[in-house]
Amino acid sequence: MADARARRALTVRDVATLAGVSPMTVSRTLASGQGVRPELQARVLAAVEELGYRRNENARSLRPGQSSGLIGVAITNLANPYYGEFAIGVEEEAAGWGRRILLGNTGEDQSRERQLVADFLGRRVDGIIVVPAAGTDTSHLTPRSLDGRPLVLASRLAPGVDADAVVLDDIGGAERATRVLLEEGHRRIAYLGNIASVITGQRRYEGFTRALATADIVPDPRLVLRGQQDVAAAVAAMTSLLDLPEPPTAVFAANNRNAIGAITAIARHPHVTEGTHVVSFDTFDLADLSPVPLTVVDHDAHELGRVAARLLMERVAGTRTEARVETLPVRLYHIVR
Amino acid sequence: MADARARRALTVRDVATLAGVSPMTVSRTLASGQGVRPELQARVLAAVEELGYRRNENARSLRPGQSSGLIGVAITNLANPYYGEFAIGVEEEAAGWGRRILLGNTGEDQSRERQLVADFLGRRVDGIIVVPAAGTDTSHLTPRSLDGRPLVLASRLAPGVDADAVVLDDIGGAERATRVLLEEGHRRIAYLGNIASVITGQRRYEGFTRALATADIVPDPRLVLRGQQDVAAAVAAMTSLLDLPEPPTAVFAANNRNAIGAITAIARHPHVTEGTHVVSFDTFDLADLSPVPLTVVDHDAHELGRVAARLLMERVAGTRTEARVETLPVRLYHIVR
DNA sequence: CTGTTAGCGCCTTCAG
DNA sequence: CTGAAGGCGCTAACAG
Repeated sequence: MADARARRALTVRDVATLAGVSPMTVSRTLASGQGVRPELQARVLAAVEELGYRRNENARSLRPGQSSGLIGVAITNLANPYYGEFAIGVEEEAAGWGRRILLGNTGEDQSRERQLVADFLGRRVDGIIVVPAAGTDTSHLTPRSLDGRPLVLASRLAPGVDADAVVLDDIGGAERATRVLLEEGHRRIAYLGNIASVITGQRRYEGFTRALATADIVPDPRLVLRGQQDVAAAVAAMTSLLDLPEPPTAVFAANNRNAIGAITAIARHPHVTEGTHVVSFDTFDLADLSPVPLTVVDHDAHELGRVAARLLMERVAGTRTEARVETLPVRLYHIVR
Repeated sequence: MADARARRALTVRDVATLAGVSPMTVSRTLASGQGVRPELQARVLAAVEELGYRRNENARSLRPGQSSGLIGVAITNLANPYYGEFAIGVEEEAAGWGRRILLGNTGEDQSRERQLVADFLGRRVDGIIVVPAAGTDTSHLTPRSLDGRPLVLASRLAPGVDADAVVLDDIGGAERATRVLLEEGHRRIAYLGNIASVITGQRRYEGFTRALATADIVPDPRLVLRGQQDVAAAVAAMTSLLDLPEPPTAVFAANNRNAIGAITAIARHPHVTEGTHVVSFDTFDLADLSPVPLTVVDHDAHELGRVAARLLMERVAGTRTEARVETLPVRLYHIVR
């Protein structure tokens, strides 16, 4: 009845008074009930119910040895459904371990990532999961700057950081997909990727060149365009390729933004055959309806998130010392209209 | 040099000892520096630097009157890029107010939402932003169960909850888009939506029927299919409509999942003209390349997030008493191949 | 089985 | 300008 807005936050003491017991009995009842007479437990729980009491987790975690129950997660771009799915995976797995997620979006900006990680540490998170932003300054990811708190890298590795990680089979997936193009007889194959300093991109590019090497092809630098971060940039990049005197007959897109841009550019382009074959690393909505032949390198972002959280929790709980890198498989599928 | 992993967490006391001052001088220096001799400040900051000390935010927020600096955000489906964008908006705006995001995904499950909110309160968040899950039990969103903490509803309203909110112009947008179909002469217009209990869906359906009413049309119940939560379900629903003796000539899809499903079904269906016009509330990747005439009701999810966070922060800071509902505009655009 | 004491890290209050 | 005392909410350790 009283205005909830006005009342001071409730404490164990309030509950204890109402139940006619000591604060410790309240604490014990709420913790497990171990060693408290059932009758008293009932009184305590009734008082909790009546007052609407809720334990203060922040105060709780202040005690030494207590965990904050929080995990910090820094993601480069939540607007990418792939990372949204990833975040859900992390959250679900973490919830299973009684942990809650503190989330930050870095927007591919290392200084923002550094700031987020610092903040996470200030809140005494139990561990941190990072999809590292592009860049080479990883000093904020060393054990020293992390106060020794566990770190798991996800989706990408970070240069000079020796931590647990979960990544995709970028090299193998890119190589297999590129080989599909080669088997279809393509020789002029373009590459569209994002910022070159993103390790995932480097790995996918490596797979791409490896496959070409088996056919004794050296990538034509004029057909390799990197740095497209969004669909609009990818459309522009692909259009410029199609306008070349000798346009490519196939494209390897290192992520779904670039694939969508490539497909859009091809569909719009008047002078070129619509047969240009596209490979997309990452799937996307409506891939099924691609107007051009499409090979998708698909993977399970949800599982990526779950594994990242699991690695972190095992590290928190366990005694593993050496860093462990898990590689998740990818799956190719083809859409030919 | 010492193994960071092993060392006990640092405290103001450690810094004070190294700097040769009292803990209070450290605290004051870190708070603002007000009333501390510059020379001592320098010593303190040097010690902080040397030790790598970081203030414990949890302990800090324990003091009465101190804010936790946390905002709880519960979203129905992070894998929808629309909500990912929303989350980024919330996070950016919140960061501007010095707040961090505690994120949870409800998966459209009210009990999970209830649990999340309870947990947020246990962590003494400064406020809560909720995209309410479908359902009618909103008892966990009353001021009483929220301990009087501010709440902002986003994207959807919740039945019986009198709180600040930011929503789209669902009714107006749906009405305008439907009118486009009518003006093109369509009379048999289908409706594809998600769970009927989601208020956003109700509002969009209301706009749909309002427009039909102006043309003296009563929706044909056989053409109204609700409850499709994912693309696969929407494909099935649309396919069943196309198989009717008199299939619809246009479809209003109340969200992008249903629109993608509808387009996919139409494109695959052998017996029907590809001219079936689709309206999609929400945009999606590759909308540009729709193989069927498409009208998109677009909106700014990022801004939705920012406004939600702003309403919340204003409520935390301010003295507003009556609930405020902000309505964001939508924008129509047409794709005709 | 239950209660008392003490202290986690920080900062408000008051004394020097 | 600086420091000492005390308490925020909770619970481990010990006493009864």
